[in-house]
Amino acid sequence: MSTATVSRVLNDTGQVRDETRDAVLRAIARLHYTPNLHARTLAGGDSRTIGMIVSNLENPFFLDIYRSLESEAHRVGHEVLVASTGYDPDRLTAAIRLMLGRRVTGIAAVASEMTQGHVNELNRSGIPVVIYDVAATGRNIVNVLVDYASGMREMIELLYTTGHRHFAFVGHHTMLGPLSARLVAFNESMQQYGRRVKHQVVNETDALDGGYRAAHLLLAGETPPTAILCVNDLMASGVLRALRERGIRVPDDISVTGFDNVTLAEYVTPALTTVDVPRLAIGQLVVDRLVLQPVATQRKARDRELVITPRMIVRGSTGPMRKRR
Amino acid sequence: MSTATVSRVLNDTGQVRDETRDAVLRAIARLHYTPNLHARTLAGGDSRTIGMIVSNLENPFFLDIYRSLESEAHRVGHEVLVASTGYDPDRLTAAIRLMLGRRVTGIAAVASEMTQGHVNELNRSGIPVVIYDVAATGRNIVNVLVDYASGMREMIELLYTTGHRHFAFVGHHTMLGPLSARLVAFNESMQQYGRRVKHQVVNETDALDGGYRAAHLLLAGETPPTAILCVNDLMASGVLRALRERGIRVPDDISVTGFDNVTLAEYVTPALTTVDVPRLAIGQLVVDRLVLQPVATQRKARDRELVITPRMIVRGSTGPMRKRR
DNA sequence: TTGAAAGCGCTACCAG
DNA sequence: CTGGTAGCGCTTTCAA
Repeated sequence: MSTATVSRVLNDTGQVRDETRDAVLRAIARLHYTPNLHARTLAGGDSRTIGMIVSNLENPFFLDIYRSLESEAHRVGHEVLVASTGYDPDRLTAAIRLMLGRRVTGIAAVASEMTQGHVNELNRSGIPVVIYDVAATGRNIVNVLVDYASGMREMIELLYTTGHRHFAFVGHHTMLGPLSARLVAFNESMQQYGRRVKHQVVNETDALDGGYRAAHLLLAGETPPTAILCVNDLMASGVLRALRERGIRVPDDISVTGFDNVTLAEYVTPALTTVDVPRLAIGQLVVDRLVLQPVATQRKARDRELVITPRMIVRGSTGPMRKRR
Repeated sequence: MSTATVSRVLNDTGQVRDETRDAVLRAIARLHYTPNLHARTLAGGDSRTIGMIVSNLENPFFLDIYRSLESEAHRVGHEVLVASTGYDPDRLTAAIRLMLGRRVTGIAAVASEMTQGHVNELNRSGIPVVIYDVAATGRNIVNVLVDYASGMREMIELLYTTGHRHFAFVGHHTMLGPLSARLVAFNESMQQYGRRVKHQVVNETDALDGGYRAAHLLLAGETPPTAILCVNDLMASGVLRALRERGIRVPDDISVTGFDNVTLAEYVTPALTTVDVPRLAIGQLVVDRLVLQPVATQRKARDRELVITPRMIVRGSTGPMRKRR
């Protein structure tokens, strides 16, 4: 029996007599044969694998995207390879090289530490790329962006209406500089209210304890805010703990908001007012653009930018201030 | 210039004249050459990759293990490949095949849905395997086990001493049957107190909402427990939310415990009494046994079983019952 | 110190 | 329908 025939039954390509097929299958079972995927990719040229590069899997939002990406990828017969960077640009570079070395079908990048250099490298590679949350240009690159500005505006309006005049934004380190869409959205919203409101910004690690420390920093200031808007639910959850430990009531003394609407947001006390970002849809979008209609097909620049409009969800962590009786 | 020379400079193997090396490096940079890792593995035979198979990355405990595994693997020049199974045995089978097909250096399996069939397949493969939390035997298999019994006993004793007589255990679905070490540990501890205590068991999904539902089930029973021991911190956090929503005070009305001591355990309200399982050490152990001293070296059966003794951490979620005044 | 050449295990194409 | 065979891009002898 020739290797060619075996290949044909394994890949279900070409005609094979039932009898022969059975024989092959039996032999495979008997010998516990496991096809070498490296050889397969090397010969066939297609790894049927999507590479996902992510800053921080600890943030449940990214994990959710991973899971949705994976289930969608499996649906179309692909595997997914993850690499995490811990927000480290060097590790991002390494991750990109690794993915290219593995000859993945496409790359999904969910990493806010992405620089122009990284984008250039992705560009040169020519393979389909979808980048989340970072605007980048390239013939083979599609951007998936969330309209933070609208979500942020909605939450700020809610807070303003309920009497808040002193706001703070809690971000994470990679958002330093005026580059971050989320920070920009916050600042611009604040500008609209002009001198009627005060605002400040604190940056910390993207984790529960980062939020925790950020809150302590804010409380240590001379005039602590009455409303704390956080870049995501994870950090907001950390903020809640800090406030609770200080005996500060939420929302009676201070209101808090998150972003993303991860499961955790419903489980902390009080449940977080947040903005829902549909990660299931994002996973599907990514696979679609990476595998089904690869980016090269996208002729018009407009098709290379997909904007998702999120939806505010009001829960217990926001409300009017109430004096302690 | 021959490919052999290029290979030598890339792998730093054999002697190469500095001048030649430079030329090669320059060419590589200029052409943006990316070595094909599949070809490399196929030719060299070593993927320098550890495969990790995990049931549920949503559980932060497993994520922590992944992260520690990854950082340790990088330290010794290896990559890690993750596959998640969602507790589905078929997906576990697929994950094992995938890893074998990728010719990983070793497999770290953190999947409680592992059956004897899976173990057999791993055994046959002959590659080094470390299995967490499931006792399995094989020439190439090392077990890492946590001494749950001791942790469980300690917590139950704490609760008994503070007056609790009615206990419940919240587990997850894959722990059905008398197979689960954690459940067994609970039951045996209960047996020790004989007829002085009552106990019951509920199984749900391993997630926040699983714990949430489990708590509702317990509360719906005729005689709700006064102490709820959960299989892990994630489910315990879900339990806390359910109790809070029902207006039940923790620990005044009901005490709750977790297991693992993930970060989240400190952030829920009240903070969870739990048992610390050192995942950093586990990651190091795994890499050590998979890469540094591969399992075939372990002559004695004793060396194939590593038991970790965890440590109880008491926080606010446990205490004596207090009447509502 | 370098090059030539034989595979690694597969897929894909061409004959038969 | 099946077999032969030429690569895929690397590593690794073996010679030079």
